[in-house]
Amino acid sequence: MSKCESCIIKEFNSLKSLTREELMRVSACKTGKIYRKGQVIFEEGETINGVYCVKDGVCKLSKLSENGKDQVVKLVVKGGLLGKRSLVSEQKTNLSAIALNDMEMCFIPKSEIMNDLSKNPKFTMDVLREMANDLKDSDESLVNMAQKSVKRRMAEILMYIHDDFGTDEDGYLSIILSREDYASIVGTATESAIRILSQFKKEGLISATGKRIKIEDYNSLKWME
Amino acid sequence: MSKCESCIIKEFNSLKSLTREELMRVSACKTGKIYRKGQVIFEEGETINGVYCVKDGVCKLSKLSENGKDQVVKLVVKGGLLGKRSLVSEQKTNLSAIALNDMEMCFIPKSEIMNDLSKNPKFTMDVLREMANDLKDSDESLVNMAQKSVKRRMAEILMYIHDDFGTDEDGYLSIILSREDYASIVGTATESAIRILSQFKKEGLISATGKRIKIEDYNSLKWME
DNA sequence: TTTAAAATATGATATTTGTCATGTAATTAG
DNA sequence: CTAATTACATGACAAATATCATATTTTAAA
Repeated sequence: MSKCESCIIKEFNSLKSLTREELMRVSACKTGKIYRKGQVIFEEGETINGVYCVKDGVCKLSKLSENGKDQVVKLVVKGGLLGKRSLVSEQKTNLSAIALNDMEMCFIPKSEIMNDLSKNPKFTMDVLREMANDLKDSDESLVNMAQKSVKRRMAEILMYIHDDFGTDEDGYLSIILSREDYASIVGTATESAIRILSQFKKEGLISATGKRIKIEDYNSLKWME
Repeated sequence: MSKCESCIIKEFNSLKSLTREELMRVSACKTGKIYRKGQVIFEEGETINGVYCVKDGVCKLSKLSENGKDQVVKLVVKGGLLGKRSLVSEQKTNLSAIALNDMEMCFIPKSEIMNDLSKNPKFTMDVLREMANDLKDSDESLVNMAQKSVKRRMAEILMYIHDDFGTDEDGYLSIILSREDYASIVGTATESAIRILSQFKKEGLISATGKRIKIEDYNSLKWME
């Protein structure tokens, strides 16, 4: 397994604020893991004693609602860290993480990080900053969820995936999700999600072959009432 | 103005992790402020260079949605800190804070706190912990908003206020909100909020005299489908 | 490859929620 | 104290969304 200090992933997350020495120590104790599509990385209620660093692939962070439906709270891609909250809290995790495609990850035990968290202010500030940002995003999502229609939310998630995670060479969204996944991101019934995507297709806003979706008319999506 | 070190408020927030010396320095530079009911403490888009410490009263943190409606994201009472995010980010605040009744607050400039944030790991960890907790709460709210009916959400906010902020000697919720506030917490139209509260009243789940609301049948609220 | 299972699609219908209209009660300004 | 404004209430209706039923297509397992 490659060393953390040479891993480009660290450019994307808080680990970039660790010194060379710290990174080497972290590297020595990290565990590489492969997850297959659909596999559970951790589940709501588990105690996760460390952080997962995503080297490749995408996963969803979701939470089971009392009505039995999953709600996706966040998508995490290369460079993201899972389980930050476990660093500062003894509580069990409130979210489940499930791989959306094949993933490569590193697991870094909490004990290793804690040392740096108490001694390297730059690193701590960075973790703090990331968490503050997550919080801002979460507030934003809350407002969207509360105030916008399902159609609008669907349009926005499509644009979000397009903008933040990019497209493949043919212009298709590089993150592939099932209609059920879309439903549980947008917070609606699967049938409704299907219906809305069909409608977008009819209106020429998107095109789709199976699960692969391409945005054809970004502006109309953006300005749709 | 009293000194921070003798202020009981510090027991409730991150400031408790500051040393006696640090608290004295903070105390020396803080500014006491009084806000009247309805007054704006800060507004979305402003740069707030510090944190507000709530000594008395209640305020709402809200965000304006694109549809022109406000969405309340959090209620903050005695012991809460506003503007934590400003400590770690240069960005403008994403939320507005408005007093729900007369409030007493202390403002502590960012410059003072920053010193402690970089030198006192215990304090930093505490801020981190608080932010992690906010994040957890926010995720929770997101799921509720996405998956539960307006009626259910209303029942839950009533129970939340009851459990977390308490009642007065007559059993009425100690936080007094307008129906419009309830609507913008629950994320619905004002008329819908009014209608649901009326319905709860008819069903004997709550009683209300004007804005004062008392929970009469907690269990039915809790188990309501 | 064949077949069973899962995902997608769509109609019909019920339920929830929003909007507009209008009236009454409660607050607040003068 | 009174007038005027704002908050609350409720009906009627429209729009959005969920649910149930049932094909059809796609995917995965044997």
